[in-house]
Amino acid sequence: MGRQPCCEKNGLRRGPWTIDEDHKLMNFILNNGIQCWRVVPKLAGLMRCGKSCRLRWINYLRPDLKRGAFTEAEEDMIIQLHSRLGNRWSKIAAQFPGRTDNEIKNHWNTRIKKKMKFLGLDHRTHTPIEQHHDTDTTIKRENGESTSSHNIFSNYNIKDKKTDIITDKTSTTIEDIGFMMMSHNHQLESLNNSFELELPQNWIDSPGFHWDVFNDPRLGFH
DNA sequence: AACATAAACAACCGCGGCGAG
DNA sequence: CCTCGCCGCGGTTGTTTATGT
Repeated sequence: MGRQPCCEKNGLRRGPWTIDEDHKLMNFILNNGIQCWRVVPKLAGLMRCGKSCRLRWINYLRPDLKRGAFTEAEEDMIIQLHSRLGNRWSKIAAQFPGRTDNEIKNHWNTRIKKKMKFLGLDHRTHTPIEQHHDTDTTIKRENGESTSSHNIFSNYNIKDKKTDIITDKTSTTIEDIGFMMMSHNHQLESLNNSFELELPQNWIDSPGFHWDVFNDPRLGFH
């Protein structure tokens, strides 16, 4: 005999919540608080299981939720926390008042993972996907122009369809984007001389790096 | 304009932790 | 100590919206 289901499935609604259901749940919780999720739907007059009510409240109805896009500072912090905590989304979310674990998890899966891949970083280990020891990862930029024989992305896995945009020689070049990422904000002057980079992680850690370089439409992110 | 595909977001499912009996 | 059942978490799937062809 297996374990009994957490709730009676027969007759319960599933799928997207209606406005009426949201109102019922929100009114009930605001008036009565949360004691036991199992009884919430019954007392609130909802044909949902307690689990579904809890999720709806936590991820959508809570009045203290902070809606809207993640800032670059938040993304940066998510990455740092993830490198220490792994996929413990609830722990990570605890550091972001008004954000939910589901929201952070979704953002990680849909956006940050791609950015890390783009940078050649393994999203699980936060380390470069491949180690390289040749000199191609060293960039020397002199007189404000990049050298034409190699580019900074040549050693990383750029197979995503979106990168077709940046490899199109008629538009933005990979070198342009690499330079753009590096030079964002206050770095232009120093780059006019020469610099060296070994790994993409260095870009993230560098003080001049900002995630909003990805907002540039030429990168294909949006 | 219509269709296909990708991206973003919302919700569900199953499992493990943990407290109560 | 064992069993039961609720809660919370993380993985996954489903749905909607945006974008490309």
